[in-house]
Amino acid sequence: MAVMAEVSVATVSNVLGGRKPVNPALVARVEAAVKALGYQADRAASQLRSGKARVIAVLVPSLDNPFFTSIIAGLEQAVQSEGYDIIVASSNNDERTERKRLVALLSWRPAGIVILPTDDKFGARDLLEGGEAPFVVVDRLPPRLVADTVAVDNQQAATMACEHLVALGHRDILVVASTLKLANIRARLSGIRRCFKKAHLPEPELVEAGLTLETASERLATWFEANDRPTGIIALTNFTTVAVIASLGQHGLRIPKDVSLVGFDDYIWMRAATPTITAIRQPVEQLGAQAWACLRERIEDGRSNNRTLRLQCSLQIRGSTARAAELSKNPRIRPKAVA
Amino acid sequence: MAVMAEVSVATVSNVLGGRKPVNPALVARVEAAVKALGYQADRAASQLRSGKARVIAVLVPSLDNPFFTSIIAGLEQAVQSEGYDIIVASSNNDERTERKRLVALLSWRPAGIVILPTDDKFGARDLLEGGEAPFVVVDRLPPRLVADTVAVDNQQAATMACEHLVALGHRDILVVASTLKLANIRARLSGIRRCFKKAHLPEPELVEAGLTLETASERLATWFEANDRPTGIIALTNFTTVAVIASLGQHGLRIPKDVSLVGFDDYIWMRAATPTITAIRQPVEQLGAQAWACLRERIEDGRSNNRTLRLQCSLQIRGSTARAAELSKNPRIRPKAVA
DNA sequence: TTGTACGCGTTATCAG
DNA sequence: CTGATAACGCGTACAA
Repeated sequence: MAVMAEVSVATVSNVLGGRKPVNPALVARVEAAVKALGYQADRAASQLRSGKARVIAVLVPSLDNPFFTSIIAGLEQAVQSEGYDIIVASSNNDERTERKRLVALLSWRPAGIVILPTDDKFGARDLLEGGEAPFVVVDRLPPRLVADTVAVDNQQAATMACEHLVALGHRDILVVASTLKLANIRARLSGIRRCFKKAHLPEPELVEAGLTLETASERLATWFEANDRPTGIIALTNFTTVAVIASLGQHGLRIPKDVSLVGFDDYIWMRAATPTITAIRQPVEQLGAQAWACLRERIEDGRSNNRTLRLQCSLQIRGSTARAAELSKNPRIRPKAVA
Repeated sequence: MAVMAEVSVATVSNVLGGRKPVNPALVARVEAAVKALGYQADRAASQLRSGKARVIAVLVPSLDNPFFTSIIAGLEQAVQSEGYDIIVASSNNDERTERKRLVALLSWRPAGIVILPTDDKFGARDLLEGGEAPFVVVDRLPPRLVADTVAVDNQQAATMACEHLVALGHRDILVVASTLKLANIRARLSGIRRCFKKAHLPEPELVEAGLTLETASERLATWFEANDRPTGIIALTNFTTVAVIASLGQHGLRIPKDVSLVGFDDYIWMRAATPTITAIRQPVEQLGAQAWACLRERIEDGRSNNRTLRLQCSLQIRGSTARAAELSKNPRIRPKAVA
């Protein structure tokens, strides 16, 4: 390369890196050679010498969940424009895998790390806190974690959903959670409790539906058969939203005629479903973009105090929620299961 | 590191790399030091010296489409078990961006590249064909491309969908495509035509719905208002499936009472929707896993002949398709649009 | 079996 | 402004 342009390697480096000014004539020679050879600096060598990595490591609980991959999309979009790349790994919702994958990611000596822990314990914490690289914890935050964090305001989001139902006159509200082991689910529940307290209502009913469609269907069926029908349901995750819709269908309950539903996470199919689904929208792309903003400050501006960012969700009101007064007249009767 | 274990750097390298046998006592010393320091070989340095990268670059048209991210999920799962990592970029469905991102990926000198082109022209082809790294083209294959390729059998998939409807007695079938600019969409259409020919039916009706929900709704509405109602619809992408459901809802057409629907791609919400949606399921994770199998053979076994892999889709029969004979008795009347 | 020395491609330094 | 050279951390050939 250098020989082809008939300049020194140092000059090539200066032209490509743009760190030092170079004589236009030499610049032209170098650029011609670059074009002719399709030359590009080797990032491994560059990183080794400069100690700067221009790569961000991302560890998510799953690559099959569009919530996580949308965060990655926002992140990639953000870092890409500044010459960074992302290296992605999945912990498969498993703590041991999380550690293993994080160790692998760390061996790249990334400029920064974005991690969405599999659970609240955040067992991989020690690997990060000892390390050199700045890191941001996103979405699933352990309680009282001191670090850079980016997440949505889960409590506010759920309060908003609840207030919407209460304003429509609903009093018998069922909350369907995935698992209370996750702090953000607990935060959502507490947002609902707060709303209930404010409206002088008793505790909301709760079903912990688990993490698969099968367990969710089973537990919802059990609950519906043992309890009176609620007039409103709040689903606390995208997954439980689907499970609730399926379960209501199986029990012959119509939305919103028999029961109103507020879902969590906003997907395109919710705008197509019959009825369209009222849902809490999380600013997913923002989550990714802000995670980068956090890292960027540490990498380039050398910030050292912790940043805790909480983004607001919004309520997308659609066809699945209706006034309680307009419910079909058959209240508080247990519906029959339809096989 | 080496000083801490009181051995030479070569011994450390041999212990970690496991390439040469080392005295157990020294192994123990090294391992103790490794543990104490949390030491890991620097991949950049390792790569520079060995010339071997243990990283796969992945370029997809979008990270917001679960079809693509599921492929990534399958790929990550596969490569991870053999010590590889993936670096991911999105071309944002744009040809210029595709080139730019591919150039960036190439500068990592990856051991292999997995690319899902944004379109049939596969403009980035020259960057790959000149290069050193083996590459696999996945899903959106340019016609007559000579390279390692992994994709589904689109024609067979669509034939299967069509045969299902025909077997149910449907004759007036509407095909909703996103855009005929993509070869795999054209292949799906030709699969349907083949089925029609076999059943001695005239050409199927076709709507090219575009790539956004807005254009799709608009074009479907226009079509429904200008044409007689079909008894069956085949949607050729996940996106058009959603658009069709929305549009049918807006026009007051019930599934499957007024019209049967076969969707493309199988998502969890299709099992929850009312009715549940009959759909073509693409083996997404397999696509990713097989892309790795392809690369792996080239990287490790040095295969040189091209491999063209076509995976079979399957038909998930659910509630959105019914016998044509059981349709509501109001055939071939244009339905009124419901604002 | 272990240690020494060199070189991978790049960037930083420093002398010209 | 340009070029020679050292050094980044690791893998490997070769010497001990």
